[in-house]
Amino acid sequence: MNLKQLAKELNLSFSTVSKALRDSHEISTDTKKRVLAKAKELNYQVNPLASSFRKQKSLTIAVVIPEVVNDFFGPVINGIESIAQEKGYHVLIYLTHEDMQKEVAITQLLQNGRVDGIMMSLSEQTSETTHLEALKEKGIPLVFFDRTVDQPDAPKVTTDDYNCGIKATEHLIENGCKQIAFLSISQHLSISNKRMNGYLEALKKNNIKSDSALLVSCDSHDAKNNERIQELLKRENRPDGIFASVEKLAISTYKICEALRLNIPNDVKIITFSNSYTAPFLNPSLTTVTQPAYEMGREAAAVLFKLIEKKKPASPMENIVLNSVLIARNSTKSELAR
Amino acid sequence: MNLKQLAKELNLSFSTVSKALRDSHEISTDTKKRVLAKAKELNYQVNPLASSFRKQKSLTIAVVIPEVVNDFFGPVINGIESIAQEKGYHVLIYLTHEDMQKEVAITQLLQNGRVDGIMMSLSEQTSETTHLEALKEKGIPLVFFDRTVDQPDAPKVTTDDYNCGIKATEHLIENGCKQIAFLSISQHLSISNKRMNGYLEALKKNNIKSDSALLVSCDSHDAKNNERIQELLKRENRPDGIFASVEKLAISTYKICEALRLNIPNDVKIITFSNSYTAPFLNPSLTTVTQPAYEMGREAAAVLFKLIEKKKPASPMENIVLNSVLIARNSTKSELAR
DNA sequence: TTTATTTACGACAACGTTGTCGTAGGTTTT
DNA sequence: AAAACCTACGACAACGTTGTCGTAAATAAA
Repeated sequence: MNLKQLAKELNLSFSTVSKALRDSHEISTDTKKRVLAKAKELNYQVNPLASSFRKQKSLTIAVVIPEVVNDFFGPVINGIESIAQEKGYHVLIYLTHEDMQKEVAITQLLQNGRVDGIMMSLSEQTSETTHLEALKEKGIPLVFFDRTVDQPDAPKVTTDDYNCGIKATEHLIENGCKQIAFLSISQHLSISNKRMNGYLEALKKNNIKSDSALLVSCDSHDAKNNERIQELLKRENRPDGIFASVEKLAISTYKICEALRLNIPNDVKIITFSNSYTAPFLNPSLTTVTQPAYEMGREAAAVLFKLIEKKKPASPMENIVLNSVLIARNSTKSELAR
Repeated sequence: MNLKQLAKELNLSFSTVSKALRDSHEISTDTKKRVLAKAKELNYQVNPLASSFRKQKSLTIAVVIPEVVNDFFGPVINGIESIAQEKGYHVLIYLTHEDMQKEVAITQLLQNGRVDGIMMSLSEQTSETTHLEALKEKGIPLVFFDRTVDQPDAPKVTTDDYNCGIKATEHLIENGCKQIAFLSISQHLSISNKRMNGYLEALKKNNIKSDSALLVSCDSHDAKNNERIQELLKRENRPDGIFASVEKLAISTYKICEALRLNIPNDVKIITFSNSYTAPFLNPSLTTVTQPAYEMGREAAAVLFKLIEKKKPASPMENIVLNSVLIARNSTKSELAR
């Protein structure tokens, strides 16, 4: 069932039918009603492939993220999807698996009108940005969220990672930690660096000498990370506080503490960025900095649709910063009886 | 940059160029090389919208699921995406939010060639299946996974829910439970019913009278669920074992036990279906039946692509059943000192 | 009444690609 | 040497829709 057949049924030209369906002012209300009724009767729906092709608009956006097995990106997708559904858009998901090569390959795929806009959160490995610049040059609406990058000047939606880095570190200090380690997740990643800078700033403010031996560089290699954390906790003068930049590192630390028979929080206190809803039920319950993931998805999608619809030349690049919240739980408690 | 322009640069007709790019046998190897080289030089890529339209193939599949904020659907998507990426396909995500009306609306959207195939896991509410039959009739390749339904005879990928229902219940019995409650998540949902039937069968096998008062019907209404569970645990003869059909009900139960000062596992033991990687770190660690979510995604995607590629008339409807595994932890331990 | 304007519709050309068909020139077969 | 057959390419018509333009008939302005 296509336009031509529908037009034949109605004894109208197919261009008239097309216009009637799109509520053109050129068509009388009577005819519109007739067409609409017949279209419903025969269950006519426009061929989206033909329509997209003709208009060179796919009504589709792409979401490029490192992982979906994650309590953060889940709600983000949720937020994005809710806005997209309102707007009548479709959502493509691409996973980079923290692999920059995949990220490059994906951006390559998205350069030819398959999508009307792209939302990205970068992989841990992403050090170069030429593939992102390429997207920018092609004029494809692009929004970064959470894991951003400076170079392609595109709108960004992030959380107050630097301030939360300070808050998290000071929370450990307030609870008696003297030697605080920071577990970073990437050299390149904005969030990791901002959180670390907050950590360093908090140390300075509180007159604590920062010690590079307490900066543990982790990455997407879980086994390697475990070794690094284990090495850290086996040291003679092991840290009494750990600030994990992402949740998986905190969970690894839990595992290792269990193995090493270290008590949390008495031997070592732990705080992490996390969106896990099970954090309150962990043993011990985990102190977290929790990001407004769902809202982030919604905000980022809203910004993207502004770009898509208004075709704004992206002059005053929006840079939305949402606030995360620190939720203190037992993993950082100072006076917990053993 | 399109075919015509590329052809002009090469002094060839655009149909020759098109054929050369698709490695047609009609074109000499010399010409192919020239064309390929020039295409790379000028960074030509086929317009996917035009190509899809012409071939009436979108190279896209849809994944329709209830939620993504969930430790199960995350890895499933991961598995699906890994296969799709191999095949050069794109993955659209649609969330029903456990709402049948949304599910119907989404299936409506997918009837017109926007996607080459669909993978679905039904919403809790889905009682009717006319919208699914419609997809079947349109001849769109369709695969159900996890939350399936009998009526549209389509391939299904599930786990051994019935057997695991038995195993989980017997695990509680073995650990001393006499009064076991079952928290179902939907009247309609295959997984909920299969798990419940396993539960009932296990009771029968062990000569325990089943009691409808111990069958708690939950749904997507979290607050209501909490009331129901609270009511259950406040009873005079409250159950000493709880079998939650999905993880979120187990977490609710944890919360309520905390509020009611009930000790898990001494006062009440808990087992649940769950894919949360934090289960071992909960307080107490949570005994789970864990589904092979990633493999399920891969299997389901593989079946879908068989349908798409072979255009098999779906005669011997595949019905793949994967095995889940019961991991005993402290939430069901019988001899845990208080 | 004549001329300008609006209303409501139809004809038609794109959009970029793919696949069918036609064919000139060369190669093999009889 | 004529007939049959490849080889390698070009011409062209789709695919279904959208938007521009043209134009009768109806209405309004002169």
